[in-house]
Amino acid sequence: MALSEAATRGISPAAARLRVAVPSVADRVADELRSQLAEGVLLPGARLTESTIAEDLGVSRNTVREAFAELASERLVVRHPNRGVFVASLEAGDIHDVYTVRRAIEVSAIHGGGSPEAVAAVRAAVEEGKLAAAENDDEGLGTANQHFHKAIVALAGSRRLNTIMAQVLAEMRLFFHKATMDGHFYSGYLKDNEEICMALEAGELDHAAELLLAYLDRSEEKQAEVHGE
Amino acid sequence: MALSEAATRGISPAAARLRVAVPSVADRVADELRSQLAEGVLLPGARLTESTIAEDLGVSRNTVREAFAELASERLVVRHPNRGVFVASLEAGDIHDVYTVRRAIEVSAIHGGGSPEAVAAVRAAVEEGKLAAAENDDEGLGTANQHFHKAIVALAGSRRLNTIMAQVLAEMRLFFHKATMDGHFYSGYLKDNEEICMALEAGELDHAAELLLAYLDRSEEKQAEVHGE
DNA sequence: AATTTAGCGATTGTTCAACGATCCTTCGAT
DNA sequence: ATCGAAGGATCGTTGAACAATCGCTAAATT
Repeated sequence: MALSEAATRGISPAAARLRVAVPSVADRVADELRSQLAEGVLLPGARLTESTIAEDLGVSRNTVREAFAELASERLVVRHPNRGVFVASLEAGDIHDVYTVRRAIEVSAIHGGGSPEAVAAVRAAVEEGKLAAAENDDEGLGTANQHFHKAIVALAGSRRLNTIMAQVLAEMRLFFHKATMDGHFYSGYLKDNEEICMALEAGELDHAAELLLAYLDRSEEKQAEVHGE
Repeated sequence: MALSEAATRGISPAAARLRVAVPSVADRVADELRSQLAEGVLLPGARLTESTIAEDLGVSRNTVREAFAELASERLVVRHPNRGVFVASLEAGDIHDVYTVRRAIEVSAIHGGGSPEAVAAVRAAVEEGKLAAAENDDEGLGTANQHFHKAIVALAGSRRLNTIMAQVLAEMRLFFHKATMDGHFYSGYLKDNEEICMALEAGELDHAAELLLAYLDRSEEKQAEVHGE
């Protein structure tokens, strides 16, 4: 309907597609902040002052506020009423919490099997990881691992599960930034991913789920070791 | 620290506890809209004009905007850039999507077992449903059913899973408002809930998970029947 | 000297008014 | 009748303003 309207009005289909992609200023501010969070420029606990960011990015304070609301809904940032917003910092309990979510949605997704294309995406993430390992690219290893788990969830073909997973991964990226820098941290996961992927490709879903579950448990333990008390 | 300050200043501890609970104006606006959505005052597809709501609730347009952002992040409302926000309406595919999420987190949660108190909460929801049925309270039956599934997820003891479930339930409450009115719609679920609860109490987690999964599949089918094409 | 009080500065929460941009509709021209 | 151009309405964003609240520091009290 919308497309035909655009067509009859002389607006090219490309423009119509572009139209939906035009991000609002608030969205762009949120994106910028998200980037800075992912890159570790803004560390957990850091304070984000509205006026400062407004000036830095050349936007209104009100717009920054909207961006904050967006980030807060993603748990990347925490609002302390009348005190300001701070970069979120996970506590010991949160680690278990995050992994509980991951166990729920990743295991469920892998049980569903998924389309051949979705399985291929998992395979692609595995190969991406191997390549990064061959080049000693620690950063690349980390993102490849995230792509792997994102692809696992994508097996379910659920928009909602995908966005939930994206948020969880963003949270982890923020919090485990330090750990990501550790070279040997992800290297051990390569074999796990390969095994899980093979089981998945072979249609041995229960086995794949088992492996994945075991991986998640081990990963949680490892993270708790690094950050816990 | 804050408490001692408040105490020494003559502010009652109750007030101090109240302070942390003081919701911002934007939050109250969001709450009000959430209520209207749950009650069916605002039906799916309806348009929400910023200025109108601002006037009606006696707040600034900007504040309404913040409330919209909150509701949009919960998928209760959809933003069409430069056109306004509309009450969300689930399409055929969304029904399956929502149930995919529910299968993932509910089944996972029940597999974990949960603390005795959490199990007791599940039992309480079952009894609440029986009571509502005895009184022919359709509305009560619906909320009891939601309490039941909320309690199931709460077994996992995960804050994040709880909020995810709360959002999913809010979505369903919004969309299935019509269906809720159907008297016989939930009545059939009473026995299911009872069985699931008994299996859970007996520690037969796998069995409980099976029953729950079957229930969800049947429920999805039923909903698709009513709303689908 | 220690603790409470009071005051100060800074930042947030909220409102208001304004403007351009964009959409939908209606009207007019071809 | 179709197409394109004004009109009106609403959104997106800005800027400024003000009260409320917080953290801190200095003064006052015991």
